[in-house]
Amino acid sequence: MIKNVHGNTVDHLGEAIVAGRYGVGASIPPEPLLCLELGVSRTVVREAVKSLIAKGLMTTGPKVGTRVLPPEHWNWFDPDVITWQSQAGLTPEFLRDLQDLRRVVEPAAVRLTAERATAEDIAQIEDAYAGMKRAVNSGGDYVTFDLRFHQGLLRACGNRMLVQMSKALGALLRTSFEISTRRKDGPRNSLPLHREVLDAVIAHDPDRAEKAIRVLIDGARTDIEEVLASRRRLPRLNEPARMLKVA
Amino acid sequence: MIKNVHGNTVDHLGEAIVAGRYGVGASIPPEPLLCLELGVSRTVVREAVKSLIAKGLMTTGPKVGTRVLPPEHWNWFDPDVITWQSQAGLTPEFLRDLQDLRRVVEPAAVRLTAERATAEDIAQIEDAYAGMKRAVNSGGDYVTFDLRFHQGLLRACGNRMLVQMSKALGALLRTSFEISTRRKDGPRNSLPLHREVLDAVIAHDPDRAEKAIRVLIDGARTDIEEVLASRRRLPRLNEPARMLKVA
DNA sequence: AACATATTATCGTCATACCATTGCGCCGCC
DNA sequence: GGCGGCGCAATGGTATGACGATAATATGTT
Repeated sequence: MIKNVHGNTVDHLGEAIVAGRYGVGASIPPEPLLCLELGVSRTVVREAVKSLIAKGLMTTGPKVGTRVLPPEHWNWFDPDVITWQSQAGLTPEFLRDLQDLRRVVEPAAVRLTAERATAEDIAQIEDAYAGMKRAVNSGGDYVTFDLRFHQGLLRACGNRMLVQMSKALGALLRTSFEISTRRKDGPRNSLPLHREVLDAVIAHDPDRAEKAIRVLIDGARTDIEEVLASRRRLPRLNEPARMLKVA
Repeated sequence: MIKNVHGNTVDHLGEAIVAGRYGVGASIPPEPLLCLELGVSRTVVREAVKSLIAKGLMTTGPKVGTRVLPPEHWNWFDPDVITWQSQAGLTPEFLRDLQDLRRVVEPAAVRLTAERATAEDIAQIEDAYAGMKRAVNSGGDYVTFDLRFHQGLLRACGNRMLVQMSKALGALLRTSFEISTRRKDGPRNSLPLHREVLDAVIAHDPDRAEKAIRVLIDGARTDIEEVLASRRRLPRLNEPARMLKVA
């Protein structure tokens, strides 16, 4: 569980900030206080703060203290930031932002993948697909392979920026996958849709691939909207229910 | 020029890494050596390294040293990383990645903007447009206002993720704008194209806005490809010509 | 009341010491 | 002679204390 003092401190502070526990623009306690609260040395606190500054979460200055920056300054594509936000609670805005992003990025990326995918790329996606199929038939972790399928799809587009996004989208994908998996026969129904995407990529047919992935995305969007509308809790364990207030 | 020891150290190391001066996967000198080379204390070196780790550039471990991670792990949307890459040299791959990204993101974002833009958003973009017009007629910094126009367009889409990308795209936009500005009457010709985009946003017509922005993007793509193909230097001052080798 | 100055809280930097981890090589055993 | 366990040492990780630099705040003077 414990990794190291630095990592834990960064995670602790990062999640607290992203969860808004200090308020935007507010100062966090001075270094000596944090040392006492967290039970670590000043060295650790300072290096943790430097890491958070690097992620755009805060600024510091003599006498002004260490202040939380407003969310528009945060590096939203940083995997840690995404993770902290996921743990702090999947707010409706966050889910909406991620969905917009997915609808924008994934179809376009899949087009590129259909044009450029190499044999190895396709083999990896086939592998993930096989895992999904196996999970449906003989039981297993469907979500993991689903995630691997989509991330393989994005990674194969050969663009470092889009690949980076696949990591950020991981949080959203996992959430929506978990939701749709809870539906009766969800996996069984979505399996052929995935097959269609993969076949289109193999055939190097961008139009067909884009069309197929849109079907998948629309399905996920429906699932998530349903959950938001009904104010139900998402199937995450460590998330306060209050975050799911709908606008 | 000098800001502070920490910032300078981070920039120094960051640019060196992004420029590939250490090689991927290679270890950088141990902390004591770096202290001597850079003339700073171990504290500064360590905090700088922590910042770079936070940006996905490196990993550390006792005995294994501090190693440079392969580029696919870097946080490519981090403004600093983008800046360092721009300073290190706009490689063809980097420009291609940015262009892909722009073609993917900007049309979609403009669609959202056309749907959601508020009066204030539009006022800001109008302001940037006025600056461009003024620059064409009576001289002035066209590029700056062009950049402000496009970033205003992205910021108005109301999606934190896409807004984040507008910052990352800044490097590409500035480059392509500088190139197209060098063309005879480039600004004068592109001005009405910008007007069309803005009008479509004001009319809340996503289809029209997307179509208009595609015209702009295709123009920029042509410009950049021309430059790459002719192996000319880009109009950046601090960039080694050798980086512009075409694949 | 307005401005210049002194104060002081807080981060920034440096130096030193010791702890923790892990890769590597040594040594012994099979 | 090969192989596995064991210890050494290199390197980052953490702790502590001291002093410098900066800027918000208070103070005093005109």
